[in-house]
Amino acid sequence: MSARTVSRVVNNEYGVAEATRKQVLEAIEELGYRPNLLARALITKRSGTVGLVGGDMTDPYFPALAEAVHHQVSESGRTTFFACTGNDPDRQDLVLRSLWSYAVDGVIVFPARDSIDQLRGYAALGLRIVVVDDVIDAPGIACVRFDLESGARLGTRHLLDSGRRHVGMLASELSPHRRRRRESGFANAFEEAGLEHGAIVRAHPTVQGGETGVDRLLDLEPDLDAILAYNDVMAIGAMRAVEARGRRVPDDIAVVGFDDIELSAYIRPALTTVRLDRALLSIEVTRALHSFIDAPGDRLNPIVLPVELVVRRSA
Amino acid sequence: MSARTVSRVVNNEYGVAEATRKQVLEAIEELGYRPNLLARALITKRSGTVGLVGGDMTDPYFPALAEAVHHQVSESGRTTFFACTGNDPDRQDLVLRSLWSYAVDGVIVFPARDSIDQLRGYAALGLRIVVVDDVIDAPGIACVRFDLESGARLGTRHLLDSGRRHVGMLASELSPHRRRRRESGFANAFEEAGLEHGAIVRAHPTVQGGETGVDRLLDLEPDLDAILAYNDVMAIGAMRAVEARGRRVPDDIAVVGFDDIELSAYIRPALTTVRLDRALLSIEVTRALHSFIDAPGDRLNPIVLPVELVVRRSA
DNA sequence: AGCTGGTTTGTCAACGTTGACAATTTCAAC
DNA sequence: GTTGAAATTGTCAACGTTGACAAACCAGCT
Repeated sequence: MSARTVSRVVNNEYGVAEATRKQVLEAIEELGYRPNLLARALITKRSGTVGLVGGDMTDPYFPALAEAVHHQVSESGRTTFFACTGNDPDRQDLVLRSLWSYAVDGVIVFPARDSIDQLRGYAALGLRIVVVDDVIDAPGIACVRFDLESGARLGTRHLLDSGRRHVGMLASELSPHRRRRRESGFANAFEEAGLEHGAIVRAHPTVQGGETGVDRLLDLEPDLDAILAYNDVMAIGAMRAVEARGRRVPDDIAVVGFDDIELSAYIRPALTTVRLDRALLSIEVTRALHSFIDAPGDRLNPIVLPVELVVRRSA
Repeated sequence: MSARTVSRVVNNEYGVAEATRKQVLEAIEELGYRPNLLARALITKRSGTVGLVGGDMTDPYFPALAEAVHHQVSESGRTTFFACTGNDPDRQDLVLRSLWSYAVDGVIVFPARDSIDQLRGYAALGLRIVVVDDVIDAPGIACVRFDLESGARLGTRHLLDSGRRHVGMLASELSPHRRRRRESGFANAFEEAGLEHGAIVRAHPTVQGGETGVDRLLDLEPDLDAILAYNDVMAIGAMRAVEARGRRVPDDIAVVGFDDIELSAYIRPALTTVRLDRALLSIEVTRALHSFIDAPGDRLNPIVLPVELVVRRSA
C-alpha cells in the first residue's frame, strides 16, 4: 500500500481496484489523514484557492461583493480568501506576493493606487489576475469594469433634469484611473446640456470624507443644490453634513450616490444612486478568472458592465 | 554560490560574508527571484500568515474588526487572510482545512453553529485557534469573549429605568451558545427589578431579520414599548419596521442594539447600543494568538472583555 | 609549516505530494 | 500452462526550501 496508491484514491484517479479503494478510505478515516495541500500545491502549482483583494473592507460594497464572489467561486470547488490593501501599493505587494507564492489559481483585484506596473509584474510571474474597475493591457490580466462614465452622466443628467443648476461632485482622492471616468461623465452631462460643469472636490471615500467634502463644496459654491458623490458611503456622509448644516435633502440639496449598497435603501431619505450590480460583477469576474485558469494563454477583451440609475428619495 | 547561501541571505541569517550577501542580493534583484513560500512552509511548518474566519462578511461588525485584526497582526510581520463561513459548519470545515493545510500560524474564529467538536479536532491536529464569543475548553484553543450577559443586563436595565415595561428581545436564531448569554442577561435584569421578563423572538441577525422579528414581537406583545436587539443591524431593521408601522422611535418604542457599528452613530435616531469594542477585541485576540504561537503548550484562561452602554437617541 | 578556533560556505536529506514510468498481478483466450 | 493485454500497484525523482552537519577557508599564534 504505497503512498502513490493513497494519492490515487484521494484524487479519485482511474485505475484503483474497488477493494483497495475501500481499504484506503477506511485507513484514512481511522487515522484522520488529511492530504497536505502545501506539498500538493508545490508539485502541481495549483492550490484550488482564489484570492480576492480589495482596498477597504469597511466600505460595505466590498463585503457584499466578496460574499457573491465566494459563492461563484465555490461552484468550481475552490476556496476564496480575502485580503485588503488599504489602497496602499506596498500592502498590496505583500498580499499578492503571499497569494502568488501560495500558488492561488488566480486573484481578483481592486487595484491600489499606482500599482499597475506591480500588477504587470505579477502577471509576468504567472499569476492570473482579474482587475476590477481599471484597464491594464497585459497578457495574463483580464479587466472587468462598470461603465462609470455613463453612470456619472446618468446621475448628473437626472439632477439637471430635475432643475438643479448648482451641482457639485464629491470625488475620491484615491486611484485617479477609476476616478477619472466618473468625473468625465459628470462633465459630459453638463456639456450635453450646454452648461458649465460644477465644482469638483476630492476627499476620502468614507462617511467622514463625505462630510468634510460637503463643507469644501459649500465653500466653493454657496448656492449648491445638488451633489453627485463618488459612492454611497460618501453620499451618506454628505447627507448627514447637509442636514447638520440645517439644509434639507432633497428639498434644498439633492444627493446621488454610486454603488447601491444595501443600506442605501434603508436610510432616510432613501438614497438615489447609480447601481453597480454586485451579482453581475461577481459573475463576470469569476467567469473571466475561470476562463483564464482553463486557457492561460488567452487574451481577454476588457468587459464593460452596464449600470442603472435607481431613483429613490434623495434626488 | 549554493542555494543554501541564498537561503541564508534571504532569511537574514548569521554568518554570511558581507561581499557574498551583496552579490546574492544583486542577483536576486536582477533575476527577480522570489522565495517559494510553499516550499518554505512545507519544511518549517510556519507560513507567516493568520486566518480570520467569520460568519458573515456583510455584517458590518466583521469588516471593521477584520481591519483592526489585520493591523494588529501585521505588526508581527504576518499577513492576514479572511474567510467566511455563512455560519455553516461544512463551509467552516473547508475553510479551516485549507488554512490548516497551508500551515497558517493560527486562526481566529467566530465559530459557526454546532462546530465545537470540529474546532477541537483541528486543535488536536495542531492548529492554533482563538475562538471569539464562545467557550471551548481544549488544549490549543484560546477563548476571548465579551461580557455579553452584563451587556444585555445593562441595556435592559436602561430600558426599565426609563420606565419601559413591555420590553421585547430580538434574539438571533443562530449559535445558541453565543445567544444564550444575551438572553440570560435580559432575563436577569427583569429579575433584579422584580418583574416578569418580556417576550423573546428569534430571527436572522440581519436588517430583514430585525424587521420580521418586530412583527412577531408586536403580535406577542401589542403594547411593546422597547426592544433589545441581538445586534445593531437587527436594531436598525427593527427601527425601520417600527416606523413603517407608524410608531416612533424612541417615543413609542425604544430600541437598544449590540456592537456599536459605525453606522449606529449616523442613523436617525442615533442608536443606543452596547458597545463591543473592536479595538479591544482585536488587541486581545491577537495577543492570545501570539502567545499561543510562541508557547504552543500553554493553556490560556478564557478572557472576558468588558462592554459599555452607549446612550444615544433611540433609547 | 602546523595548529587552533572561528567564520563562511557547501552537501545532503527531508518535508509530503504527484508525474513518469516500471513492475507486478489478473484474467481471458488459446 | 502459456501468452498477451489490460488492470493494478509500486518505484523513483522532483517541486524549492531549510535543518543538521561537514568542509573549506582564514587569521593569528607558536
